[in-house]
Amino acid sequence: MSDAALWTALADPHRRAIVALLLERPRPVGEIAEACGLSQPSASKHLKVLREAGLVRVSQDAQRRVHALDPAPIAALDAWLEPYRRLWNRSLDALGRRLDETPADT
Amino acid sequence: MSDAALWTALADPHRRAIVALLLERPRPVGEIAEACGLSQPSASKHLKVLREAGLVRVSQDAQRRVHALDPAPIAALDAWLEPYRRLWNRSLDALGRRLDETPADT
DNA sequence: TTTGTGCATTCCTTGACGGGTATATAACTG
DNA sequence: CAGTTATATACCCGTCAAGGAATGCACAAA
Repeated sequence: MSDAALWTALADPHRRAIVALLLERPRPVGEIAEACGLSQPSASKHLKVLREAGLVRVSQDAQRRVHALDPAPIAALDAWLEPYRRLWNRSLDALGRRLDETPADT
Repeated sequence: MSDAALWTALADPHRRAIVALLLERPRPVGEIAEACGLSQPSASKHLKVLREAGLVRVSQDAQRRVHALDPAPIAALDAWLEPYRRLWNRSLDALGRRLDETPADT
């Protein structure tokens, strides 16, 4: 669940697809594999990475392992993003001021 | 500046360090290399990745290439994060309700 | 024009990652 | 128990990314 694991987990497009899929609702491995066009082993491995990053939680239902999104690590990303968001907002403000102060000549 | 390039760029710890460094102020390559404990070529290559992801802009100052953070792509990350943040907030709300409705027995 | 500085690029090697196949494990079914 | 379903793991292989050393290139100073 280290910060690095989180970034690594989300760096892969397939894993982001899985995460997006789980945003809808929890799903068993097979369903995830099919929906993402992955082989079952591949899906299992990606889910393992997501699990180790804390992004996903498993609950067992008979033979199925239902994976659900755990939103907690998202907060970490959000926190990381915070200082940059500040910068971004400052940029927008500056742009806004420039637009305000410029006579409308077009 | 594709979404994938952005994730790939930020997936590397060294590159996140560079980005954090540039949050302070723009810097020439050599300074970045030293601050991050990177060789000059390595720093150049990482900066190239960041540039191609749109995270960094260069301005030339004599022989120096001063790199500055461009916060625009951050907005893309923020947008990506949005639906998960919703989920996260719902979780907090649910927790809050549970705490409210539970008699304080501790 | 020669010399020096700052940076980019190339080549090479190595290690990590992802995909596929085959196999192991666990749980249900009869 | 044997057989089937759902998933995990092991192994192999191809690819790709990162680091280091050496080199190329642009600009500046003398």
